[in-house]
Amino acid sequence: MSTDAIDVKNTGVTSSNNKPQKEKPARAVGSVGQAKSAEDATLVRALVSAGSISDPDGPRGRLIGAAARLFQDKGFALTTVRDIAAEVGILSGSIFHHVKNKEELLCAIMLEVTRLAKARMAAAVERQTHPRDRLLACITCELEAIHGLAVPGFPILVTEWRCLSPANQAKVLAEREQYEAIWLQVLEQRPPDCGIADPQLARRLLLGALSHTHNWFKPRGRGLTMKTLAEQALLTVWSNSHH
Amino acid sequence: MSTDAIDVKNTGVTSSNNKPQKEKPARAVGSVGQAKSAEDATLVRALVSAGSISDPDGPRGRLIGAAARLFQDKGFALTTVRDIAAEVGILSGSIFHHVKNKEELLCAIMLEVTRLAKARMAAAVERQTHPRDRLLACITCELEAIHGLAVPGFPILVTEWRCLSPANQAKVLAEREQYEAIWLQVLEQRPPDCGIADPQLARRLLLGALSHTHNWFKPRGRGLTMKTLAEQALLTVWSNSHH
DNA sequence: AACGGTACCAAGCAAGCGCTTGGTTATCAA
DNA sequence: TTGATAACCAAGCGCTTGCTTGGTACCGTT
Repeated sequence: MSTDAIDVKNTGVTSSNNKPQKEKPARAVGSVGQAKSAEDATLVRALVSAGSISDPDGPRGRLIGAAARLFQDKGFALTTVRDIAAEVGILSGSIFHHVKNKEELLCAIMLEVTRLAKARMAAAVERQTHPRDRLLACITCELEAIHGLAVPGFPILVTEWRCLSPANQAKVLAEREQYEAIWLQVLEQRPPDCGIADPQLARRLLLGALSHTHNWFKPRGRGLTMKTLAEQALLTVWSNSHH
Repeated sequence: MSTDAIDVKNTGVTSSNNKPQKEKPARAVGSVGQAKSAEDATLVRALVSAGSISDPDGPRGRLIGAAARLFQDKGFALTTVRDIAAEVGILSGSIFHHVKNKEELLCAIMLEVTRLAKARMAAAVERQTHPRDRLLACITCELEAIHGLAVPGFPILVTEWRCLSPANQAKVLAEREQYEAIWLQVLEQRPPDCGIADPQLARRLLLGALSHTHNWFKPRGRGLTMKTLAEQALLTVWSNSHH
């Protein structure tokens, strides 16, 4: 064991105090349903009272939110239940008062994240009327989710997928299918001869390109903006020959 | 503790004998430089004698190949050194005769995988003369690597990236940059007005779309072939208005 | 005042983890 | 024949992990 200050495992968290010590809780804020705009806030409230996601201010909501943040930063396997407990401000054993085990916690996060993302995208689509604007809205919606502007924990759906047992994968998949149905419906309304014809294939290639932006696009940077990124991504499945 | 036969952690490996037992080696075959065609075989041989990758039939090459397979299937964190040792056919402690620690093993895999992929793509590009054929060759090359037809362990580069320490990330990145330079060079030779103008942005979106195919495309399926998938992916950054 | 439920603490167990140590065997050049 | 080196075994150490157990404080109802 080295006593270096650098973080050997690249968790992004360099402890300033790693001497042996008892568990100590910290403070905690935020959750999956942490809204950035007024519209999102009302959307979250509706989902909470519908029972689709847990209250961000309740104990379970805080737990899920903290775990989501850590899973996104360090990954499921490299995040310990003690890490999560410290982020919430409780002791590690208390976690299992709210969830059966660590994997069920991941499953709960994925379910709630999917539900919120789905509701947000449905709302964004209905705000537009023209097919092209609808597709652009979907892309923007997805980019906002990926880059933490609206749906905290969204990238977990891709990166930590295989950490779920097949049974839990099936549960999340059932929820996810409705999400992708929205995409498909929007892509089907493209005019003919605008690149990739098959809507299903177009959806898969486009979603792949978008989710990969998580690895390189910095929304804070002043070079490429999210708006122009969305427009360029649109060109991928909608050639510009038609207006 | 459950005694079920199902694999709770979804490792894909359900042991038929999980009673407490001493470590027992198994048999082992293959490595990173496991070629599928005659051309690939000579390419691997050249890289081996150049010292760029280790001999697939040597002890170190077998270790790297076995670890690459397991890291790809179960992920770095969920693969134990005992798993790797069993796959090679040695005991767990013997691993550290060849590498300093587990992370250095991952780093070695990524370096060798990158070098092989780079050499393969450079060869594929030089086999073509027209810009469009060159880009299609790159796409095909990437797809073959992703789906295990040419460069075993290739998807690890994406999925296990953050398991590396910053120092090791820098090492792999240095090798990776030459790989992406090939892409950029090919994309710069596109005619104007064929969709996304910026070659760098086109490369990022295209590579994202391709790497995501790992999650859904089944090259064995008799629906979509890899050839038509490559052609459709090409449309993403090369609109069909020009021949 | 008694009660039941929620939310949590305090302590620790059993198992599994990466890795070390000291020794054994096979190979091959001098 | 000797000796250096590579490849591996056998055993286990020290630590971390997910999770359990038994108990306590607080809350709103009745």
